[in-house]
Amino acid sequence: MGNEKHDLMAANLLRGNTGILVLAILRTGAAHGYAIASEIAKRSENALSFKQGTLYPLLHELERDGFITSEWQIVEGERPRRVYTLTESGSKELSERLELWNSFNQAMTQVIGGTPDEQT
Amino acid sequence: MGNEKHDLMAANLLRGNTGILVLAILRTGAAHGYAIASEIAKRSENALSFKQGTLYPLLHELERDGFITSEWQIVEGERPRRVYTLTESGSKELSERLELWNSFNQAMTQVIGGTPDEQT
DNA sequence: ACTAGATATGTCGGCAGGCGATATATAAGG
DNA sequence: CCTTATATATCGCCTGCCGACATATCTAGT
Repeated sequence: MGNEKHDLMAANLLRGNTGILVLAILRTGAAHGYAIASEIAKRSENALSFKQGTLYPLLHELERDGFITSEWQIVEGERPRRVYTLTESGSKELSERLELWNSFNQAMTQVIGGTPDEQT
Repeated sequence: MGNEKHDLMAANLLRGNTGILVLAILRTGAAHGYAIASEIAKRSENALSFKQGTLYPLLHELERDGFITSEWQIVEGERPRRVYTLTESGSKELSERLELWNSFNQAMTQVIGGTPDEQT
């Protein structure tokens, strides 16, 4: 189905939630960028997809802010990978963002589903 | 207090969800712009707030797309109000957006709350 | 050996959408 | 009277995701 409007809106929903997703993945353990994006796609059953133009600048920003640290993983006979690890600060940041997400989610539910007299 | 970062992130979360909120309010019945914004604030316990710069252009856009219709309500001794009503098309659109929101919400939960059972 | 596709990292301009600032006007309350 | 809340409206700014592009290696099929 070539529903472009649908795709555009889904992309807009992602806005503001990219950081929390990456941090949440790294809570499981260290991973490199491409693997993070793959894991997000896998866990969400392809509902959420990270583009390169979103992923890498985001990782750089999160590192700049001290929420994650990176290290080049050089293995002979393999491509170099930049492996990211969640910092203490990042773990705390994740908690805050999870809280913020939950309260936003609750607020949304209260508005869009808050009416008892519905009609179909 | 003075958590500006928090506010900024909350504002970003709203992005892409303004339309669904307005349509959801109008499902209850016709209302004018200012009342719609007030109702959203009330239902969400002030967690979500619409700015004028967001509200009115959005209403015009929704009307342009045929999801709502408007009528000037002129009552003697009262200020003129532009009252908006949800159309059939708007009702259908709302259903679609609710579905989209639910699937996005579910996807988010699967990623950020996913239990780490295995590692690649 | 050659080719294609998945893997892997990165940059940059474009663009859409919410917000701040601003303008205008009336009703209500102190 | 004067401030505040109500009520509608416009416009330029800014932020953040995306498309397109660049580069390079590993794997699999022919």
